[in-house]
Amino acid sequence: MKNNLKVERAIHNLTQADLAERIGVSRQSINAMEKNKYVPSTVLALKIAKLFNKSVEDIFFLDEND
Amino acid sequence: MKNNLKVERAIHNLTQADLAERIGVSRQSINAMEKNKYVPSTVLALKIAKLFNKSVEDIFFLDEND
DNA sequence: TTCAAATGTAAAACAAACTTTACATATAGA
DNA sequence: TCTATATGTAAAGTTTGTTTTACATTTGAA
Repeated sequence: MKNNLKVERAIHNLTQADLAERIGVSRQSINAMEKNKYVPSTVLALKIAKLFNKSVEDIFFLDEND
Repeated sequence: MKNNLKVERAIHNLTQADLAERIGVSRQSINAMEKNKYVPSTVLALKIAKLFNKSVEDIFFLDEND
């Protein structure tokens, strides 16, 4: 799975730490998500999408590995 | 988090085992999701939404615990 | 009522998410 | 250049997702 997190953060002018705080996870979790180190839970995806006023599908994408 | 899985399965006339096979997880995982025993990964949510031609938000909902 | 299919559930094991701490590197502004 | 802020990364530990096996219960159709 891939994602748009870095772009969305840029649009909203948020640091990784800002985003982490807003959705209630550690900064390292955000960093790892952006670097595709792991797949977040659906709760996190929903919270992030909500924060950015987009759908989950606008931010997270299935790829050939999925 | 809550979900609509049971309804969507009914609409598409799929058993838990059918759905499990379609998205590549065990039947117990589907059952546990429906019973809100755990939160699936974003990959699973995306796959399920895609299968049902809906958005993740149409099927999975944040609740007061999130 | 009987039988098969579907669902619920549970325990053990393993994999993956996520946290905490800690440090290194990059970047930009004073 | 110096410093503060942001990002990358790593190891160890905890929690949670997910599988496998196995069995009990429900449901519906013959």
